[in-house]
Amino acid sequence: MAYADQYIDKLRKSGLRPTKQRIKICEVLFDADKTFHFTIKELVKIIENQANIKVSLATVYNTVHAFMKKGYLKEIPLNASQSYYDTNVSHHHHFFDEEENKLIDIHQEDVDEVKIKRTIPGKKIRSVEVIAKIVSDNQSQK
Amino acid sequence: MAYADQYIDKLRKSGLRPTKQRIKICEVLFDADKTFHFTIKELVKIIENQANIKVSLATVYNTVHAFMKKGYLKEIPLNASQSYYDTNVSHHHHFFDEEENKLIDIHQEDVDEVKIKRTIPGKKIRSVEVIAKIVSDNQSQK
DNA sequence: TAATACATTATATTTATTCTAAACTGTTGA
DNA sequence: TCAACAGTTTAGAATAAATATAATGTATTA
Ligand SMILES: [Mn+2]
Ligand SMILES: [Mn+2]
Ligand SMILES: [Zn+2]
Ligand SMILES: [Zn+2]
Repeated sequence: MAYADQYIDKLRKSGLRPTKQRIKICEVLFDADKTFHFTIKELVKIIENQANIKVSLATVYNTVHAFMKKGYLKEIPLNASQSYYDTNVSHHHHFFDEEENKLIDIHQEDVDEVKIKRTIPGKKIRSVEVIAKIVSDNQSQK
Repeated sequence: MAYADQYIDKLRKSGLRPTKQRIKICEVLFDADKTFHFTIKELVKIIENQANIKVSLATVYNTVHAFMKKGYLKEIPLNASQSYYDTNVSHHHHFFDEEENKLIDIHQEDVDEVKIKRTIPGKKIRSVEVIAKIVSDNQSQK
């Protein structure tokens, strides 16, 4: 299946018609060699740089939300004033570099399974995420 | 040391003068039998209900931030449009009930130490937090 | 008590996000 | 062929959390 067809497929499955703007969003999100993390503002900037298409904020938000609902994108819980999204939808964890404000993936196999001994009656666990905040290691201070 | 003195102590150590408003904030935050989680809006509501003191939003934000800086409060990373704070500043983890939008503590001893095998050169880990999202367990669906 | 530094407050500002409503587009079927 | 319709895009407005401002009030200390 060609890339464009994959995008059209993802869009259709998300309940969206494949329009010029939405396919451009797909190209940026799903054509990358690697998965990546982004904020909406960053995504808009990438689109503006890569294409001569103008895409409105509203369309970007709507499309990102539709993809999230379908599981093609994940939102990363971070204490920030803006949302971070992830094109890596596999189960994994994160470092958050507090100085660079950057997320770094930690593959699932690099963390022993998180075993929680406590349960809440009537509730089940839907996901477990680890966030390790990192800062510069100034070895000077021993 | 009497409660009020403890509050005055906390305030002074946070670089704040002990004023009527700030002592009231302390009463709500640190006089509870148990630690708890709150949003700024909730905190303001509690103060309004418990006291006939009016405290402005600005004062609440400033005081909460000063306490955070000093380590008397923690901010919980949650994917939400508003910040959640925690009066439990010990190292622990959380359930987040996605239906009730409520945080529940998981004591450190209820989670095996999270061992991360990957390291980032020049960086050191400052904190590791686990967030387990929970939802109703409709046992009907096997 | 007076001078000073700090605090409180109402209000304005900022910023991410969501909403709205008007213009536009692609599809369908008479 | 083209009118009707459903869905789309967009600029701009609305919302809401958080922060900044600046005038007024209060605690501190000499
Ligand atoms: Mn969202
Ligand atoms: Mn903050
Ligand atoms: Zn990731
Ligand atoms: Zn907690």
